[in-house]
Amino acid sequence: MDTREQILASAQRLVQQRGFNGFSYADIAAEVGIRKASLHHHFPTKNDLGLALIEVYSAQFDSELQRIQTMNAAPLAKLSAYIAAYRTSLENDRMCLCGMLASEIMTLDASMWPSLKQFFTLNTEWLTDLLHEGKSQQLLAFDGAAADHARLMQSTLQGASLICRASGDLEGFDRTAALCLAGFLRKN
Amino acid sequence: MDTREQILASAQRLVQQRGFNGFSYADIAAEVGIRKASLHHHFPTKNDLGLALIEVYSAQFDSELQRIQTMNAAPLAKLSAYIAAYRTSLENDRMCLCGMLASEIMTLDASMWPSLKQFFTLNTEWLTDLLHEGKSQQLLAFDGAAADHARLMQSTLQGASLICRASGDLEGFDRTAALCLAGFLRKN
DNA sequence: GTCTATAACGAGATAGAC
DNA sequence: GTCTATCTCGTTATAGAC
Repeated sequence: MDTREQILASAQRLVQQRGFNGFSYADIAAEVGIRKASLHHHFPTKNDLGLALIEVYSAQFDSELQRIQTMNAAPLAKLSAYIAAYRTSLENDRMCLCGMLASEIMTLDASMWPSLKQFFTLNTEWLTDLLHEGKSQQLLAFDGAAADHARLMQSTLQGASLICRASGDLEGFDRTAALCLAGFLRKN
Repeated sequence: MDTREQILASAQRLVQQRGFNGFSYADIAAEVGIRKASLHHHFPTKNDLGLALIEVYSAQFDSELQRIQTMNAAPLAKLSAYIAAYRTSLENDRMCLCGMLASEIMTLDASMWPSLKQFFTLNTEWLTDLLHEGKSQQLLAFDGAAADHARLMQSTLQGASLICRASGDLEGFDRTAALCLAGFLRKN
């Protein structure tokens, strides 16, 4: 892992744990083992770093969505895998990088807004496709538009992450996610 | 409104819009019309201010919950009123103060943690009681524990707020909230 | 690409006059 | 309770040597 990647990995963790306004170049420098000034060679301004973080994180997320999409599994299992991605972050005291940035959006440079918005759009679209597929196969059941349920799922996971951080109740997250999933089971 | 209340009102807005790490005493001083140093007479440290903000906000929220609870309305209408409280914040480019602080929790002094956690506990309990009441009157329908549905509702609203900020899509919030509400209607 | 050194600014906080 | 003045520290960022 070269220096640039080390910087990005360190900064990503810091944003996910503390927020964009909750860390400084000094934190990254200490962790990576170089001087503050050297960071500016890779990312001239903190805003440049922020833009790169969104890009990298979105790519990681896309890759994970791709992996889940191509799993040989039922739609419900794919939804579980999607939920697991959020849970893994929480286990490491992190939350979704874009969820964190969304809370701080009014302090961020406008140049970050489009890619941030795009992250949520892509997530919703991926979920929408999955739900649509599950419904057409009669393996998932829901009333109304798939896109609305996709947004509901995403909102629930982001909010449950937020509340898990404050309450320290990871089991509460699990119960919320499970109930959200259960809504897609056919009632007999 | 005396000076202390003006300071609290200004700081509350700043936290709801920008986060605890996204504003400074200088911002409040400019808005209230006094000097930075004078703020320290009312709140010696920023942490003291943070503690007071959680207390005040929780009291405001409790008062709103009380108001809704004593409304002459069906449980579903009370849930709508609960949702409306979140929506009103969003209309003013704010999100729940405690939701915002929850995202920043790893940067906050531990003295803030208990009252922050308490806010979410109280919300969940209030919702749990309402759902339980609605179910016993057969005006709300759901499977499983009321407490789990209460947490789901709260998570959804917090997360939908987060996503609304990033996407700028208030209608998306409405659709998500409406779908969440619809889950409590009896299927025939 | 990394370093030392430093600039330029803003943060939270304190002392003491009024 | 509010002010001026100041402190100390941390922040992002730059200049220029190696």
